[in-house]
Amino acid sequence: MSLRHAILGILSIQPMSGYDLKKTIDESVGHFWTADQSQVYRTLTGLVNDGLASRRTVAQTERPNMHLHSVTDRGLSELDEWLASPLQAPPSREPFLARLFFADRLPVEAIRELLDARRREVNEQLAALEAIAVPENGADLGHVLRLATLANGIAHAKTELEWLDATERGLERSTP
Amino acid sequence: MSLRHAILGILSIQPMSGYDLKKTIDESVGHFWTADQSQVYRTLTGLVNDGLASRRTVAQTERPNMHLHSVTDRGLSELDEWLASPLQAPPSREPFLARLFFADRLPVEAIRELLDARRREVNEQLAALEAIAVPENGADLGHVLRLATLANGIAHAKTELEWLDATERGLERSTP
DNA sequence: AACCAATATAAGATATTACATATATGTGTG
DNA sequence: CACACATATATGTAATATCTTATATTGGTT
Repeated sequence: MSLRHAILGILSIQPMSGYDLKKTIDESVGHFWTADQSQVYRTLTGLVNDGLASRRTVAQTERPNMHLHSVTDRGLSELDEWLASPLQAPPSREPFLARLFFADRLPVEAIRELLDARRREVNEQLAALEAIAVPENGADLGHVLRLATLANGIAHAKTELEWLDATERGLERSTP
Repeated sequence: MSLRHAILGILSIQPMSGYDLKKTIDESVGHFWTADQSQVYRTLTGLVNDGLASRRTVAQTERPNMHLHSVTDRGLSELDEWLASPLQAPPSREPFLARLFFADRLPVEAIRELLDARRREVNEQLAALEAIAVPENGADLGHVLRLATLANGIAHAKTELEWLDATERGLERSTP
């Protein structure tokens, strides 16, 4: 149910087309939400149908025309209600840990490779997070909060790397 | 696609009924995978239909009869293939960060409450993880790996709490 | 006997997500 | 002009997940 809200949030900052929305999701909020292109367009259509967003066609000369989406008053209310509603823990689903849990079926070499693959994955994620340029500056509240979500991802990535170090050391000790 | 594999993994350690499987998922692997009861039964049926698991009815006197599920040879092959297949990063979806990202629309008090609610949530998760008794002991490889998945959850919970400390301090500084 | 709780399984309906494919416009390049 | 590529939107389909309800057995409690 939260993709609707994430989209309302983005459109409340900046009205845009579905195409740009997909790009914005990938680039700016990708560390805590992702969405398929088709899902973005379908969700936009749903928001418009429910009166939470409006669209108007904007003629463009150097590109195909687009639908510019904005949040309606009802959409803003919906957004604020969601922001203030009680948190509920999301179901955790971590395929890597699932594998590690059963990985004693694998030869030790393959276990080391699994840990190494995870390390590469996390290093990539960390690099991506640190590469996200935060355009605005200053002590604006929104800016502080958005930086905090980035810092969250970075902190967890670093923790994962430290945990990998410890886990690899533990594996060495228990496999002579 | 991974619930099938997680179930194959659990059944490869210990054949059991759908009912016990659901309990085991909640209690032992809940920190990296969750599943609805109906999903567990449906997935079991699917595994049996695909020849990856088998079921036999076991008559019980002090309880309703049950279907005891075991992994077939084909199921074990499937499990091992999955364990050794390349990792692919799961889409990250974190409703809490999504809210924080847009939370500057809320009054500051509500933002503090959001952070506090998250702290309560994480404290609960941490307590649950630390309460998981790991029955087996010794330097058995499987034991080491399962402890490592627990340690992973604990490390990330602690990181989240530290990040909350820092974020709350930052919020104080930027809201006079 | 009536009732509740735990054990045990399953199906119906809906929501969400993912994967693939289709279509069209405009720019730039060989 | 053919072709590739970025921009722009949309649908079909399948896989997954969630929410709800139904059913039956057994043991214990009032």
